[in-house]
Amino acid sequence: MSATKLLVLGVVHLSGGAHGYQVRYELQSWGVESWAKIKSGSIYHALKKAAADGLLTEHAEPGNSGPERVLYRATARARDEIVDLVRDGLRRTHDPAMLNAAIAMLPMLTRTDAIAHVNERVARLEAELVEQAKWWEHSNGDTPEHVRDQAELWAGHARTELEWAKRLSKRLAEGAYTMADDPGSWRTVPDHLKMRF
Amino acid sequence: MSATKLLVLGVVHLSGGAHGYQVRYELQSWGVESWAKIKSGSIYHALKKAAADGLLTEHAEPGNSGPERVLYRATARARDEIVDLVRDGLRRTHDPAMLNAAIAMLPMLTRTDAIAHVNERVARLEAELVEQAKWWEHSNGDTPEHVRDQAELWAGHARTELEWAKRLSKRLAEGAYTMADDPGSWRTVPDHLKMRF
DNA sequence: GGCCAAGTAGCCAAACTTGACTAGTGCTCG
DNA sequence: CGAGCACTAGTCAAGTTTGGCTACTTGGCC
Repeated sequence: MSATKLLVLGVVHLSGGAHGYQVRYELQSWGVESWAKIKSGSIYHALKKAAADGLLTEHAEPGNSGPERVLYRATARARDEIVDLVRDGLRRTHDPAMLNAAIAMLPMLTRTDAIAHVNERVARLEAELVEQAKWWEHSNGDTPEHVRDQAELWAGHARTELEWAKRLSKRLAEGAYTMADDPGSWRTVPDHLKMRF
Repeated sequence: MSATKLLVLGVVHLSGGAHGYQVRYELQSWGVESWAKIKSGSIYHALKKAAADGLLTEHAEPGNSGPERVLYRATARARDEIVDLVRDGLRRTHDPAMLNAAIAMLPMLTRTDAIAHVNERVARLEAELVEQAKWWEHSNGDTPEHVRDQAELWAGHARTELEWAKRLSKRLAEGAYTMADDPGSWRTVPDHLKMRF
């Protein structure tokens, strides 16, 4: 699951340097558990992995009180990686965790880039619905009932997502969110991402 | 992911004995890749695990031509486990793969049992929607935009699922599907589950 | 008849996730 | 005051998943 990676990198980047517990705490405050299942162990793992891959740098912090901690900072490559992952998450249907993570990190993209990728998602969803409708029609009577039910459910989800994505695209076009190329963007960390440490 | 477990046990049970490749092939023919990501390695692992747990028995089959294979057969405990997993999958919201697997194995339950559990799902979804609406209302203006968007999407999904579950419940009540307590149930394997080996 | 492609069957090391565990700090309440 | 509880910070072994790999058979085609 690269949603973990995206979220971890994102938090470190947005907070301008963080240690494991901080990432964990921040993600918790975003209510991540409700749409992705990321346990603390995975966060520490993801941090070490990202550091080994050169996306983060490790800085030992002698514990002024308590055990020593490791502070992670995002490198320039991390930024690129995050942007790639967000684009990927927007594009990919069939992966809610990744989509949610991408939404959380949406302001890492420029406005036009974001709109383009959301629109690509819209196009994909529409194509998939057409595909499925075709299958539905030609599907002969011997398709097992449960398969038809699953298809129905899936189509329903696809339709709600489609509408939602369209709305998101429109809102972006109307100037919602503060994107990477907007004045007062991520470089000045928004309030709700300010760390309380 | 216990969806893997359910699917593997289910195929072995329904087919009345199968080896790894057979399970893999059958799942593929159900179009499982589209709603769950189960790679072949996981199937072999799940089979071995289930055998070690006493849910399946292993029977070495000397390869009459080709390498020897291991035939797995479901024990009585497997049947109970499957029923439990299906119930669980119906109950649990927030786990599409598990729900889909449960739908695929729905006829393992008796009709009343199935209806009861689908109805429980309905109740849970309704409760979650109420919960969320409450949060939505009281959510002060400083909630980050992306969180509101995510919530909107989530609510949309919950609503389609709710309607779908209600329809499923009604259909079950009207006699759809051939359930475990119906004449001509799983003991006589339905055509679409017949193995072609 | 020789060779290549596709299908059959499964293994395994590496990567990742999980959840339980350690260990220190600090508050609070009888 | 000190027992107990919650919080901070992280490690680790065990479990699971991944996806690439082996190896054998079959069938077709030149």
